[in-house]
Amino acid sequence: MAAAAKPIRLTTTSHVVLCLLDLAGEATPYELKQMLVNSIEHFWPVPHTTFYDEPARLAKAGYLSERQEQGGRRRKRYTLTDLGREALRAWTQAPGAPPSQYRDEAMLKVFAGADPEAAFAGRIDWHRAQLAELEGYLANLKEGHEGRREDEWRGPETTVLGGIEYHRQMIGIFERFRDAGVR
Amino acid sequence: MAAAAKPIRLTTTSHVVLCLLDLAGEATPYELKQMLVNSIEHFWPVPHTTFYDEPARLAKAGYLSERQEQGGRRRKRYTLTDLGREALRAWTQAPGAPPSQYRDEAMLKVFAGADPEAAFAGRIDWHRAQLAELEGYLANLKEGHEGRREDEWRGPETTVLGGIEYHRQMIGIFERFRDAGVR
DNA sequence: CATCTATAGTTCGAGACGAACTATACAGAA
DNA sequence: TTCTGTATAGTTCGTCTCGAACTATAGATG
Repeated sequence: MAAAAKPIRLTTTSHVVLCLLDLAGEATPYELKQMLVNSIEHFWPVPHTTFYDEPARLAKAGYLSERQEQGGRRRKRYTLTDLGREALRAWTQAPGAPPSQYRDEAMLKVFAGADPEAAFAGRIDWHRAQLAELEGYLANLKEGHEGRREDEWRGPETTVLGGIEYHRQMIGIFERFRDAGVR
Repeated sequence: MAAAAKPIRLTTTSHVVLCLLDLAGEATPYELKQMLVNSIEHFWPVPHTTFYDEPARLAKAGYLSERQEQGGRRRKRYTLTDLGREALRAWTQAPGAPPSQYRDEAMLKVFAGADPEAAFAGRIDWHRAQLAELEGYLANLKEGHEGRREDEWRGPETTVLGGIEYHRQMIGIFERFRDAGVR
């Protein structure tokens, strides 16, 4: 029914919104942001303002339906339309994905001649904190297993396991680097 | 002398340009892009069009001086001004840096329920190719050591070593994942 | 009912990104 | 010479992304 106004390009950000809404059923921008923390944020950072812009954009193009709460904050609640569900399915099932990106300003500083110790200060602690967060989230997920269909938790769990592995390896890299001293 | 017109915010992109020009002495946008390939691109991707926009922006603010070739393509050649050199130095010497970011659309797909084998198809090969490229670049760098001041190659070399380590670990992660089969 | 803090939402402008296109240079074939 | 192909070099433009700064509502505390 939702008349697709003008066609838009679906970006990765779009798919983040679509897949969060698929999990949540219905959600406000604020709730979407909460869902991101401790989960996908580790692999795809999204600033919170995006969750106010992007759903509106998707709704206008017919991928979401939007309804506004009547009292209080009059928040907007979004759900997937059939078009949105279909777009998500198509994206999910298409094999492959663009190569991953690793962005590190500290690397840049070292490239420019900075002292690595200084540039990477705090990194090990940071990765450890991320790791701890993900491990907590994993425990949470496991508790929620009973009474859920596997396809509801398998994806998030694999992702979190991947993240844990990633941070472990990064910690290893920086520890070895530190122990090697200034080369 | 270069009258600093209106002050601009220096972004990471700005610092990429500044540090490349510091290495090159003088360069055209095209040359800057060439320098990026096989080196910083691994830690900070920058689309080539940026090297036409950003130097112009920096020049307008007094960080670079700009002169245009007379014949042929009338390319613009940029060099650091004292202001630019100072900005680079300040950034390089400031300790710390924002946390690194890892972005991976395949992870997102898995989160959304995709088959990991399909989503990560080709990843190991891709990391191996990156690794090979960096190893080649490292060999290049080593050849260039003689007759150069250490501070000209130490930064790039450390960076490349870091990149090599990074890709090795990522290959390890994906190999272990593959060998574990579908969990 | 005043105030504090957490939660929720918005605005805006600058910057990043990439598709698509144009232009120049140069080498070898016709 | 002119033509053609290909590599090199540069540009335009619109959309998307980002984050700082701000406003508003809700519920708790005194």
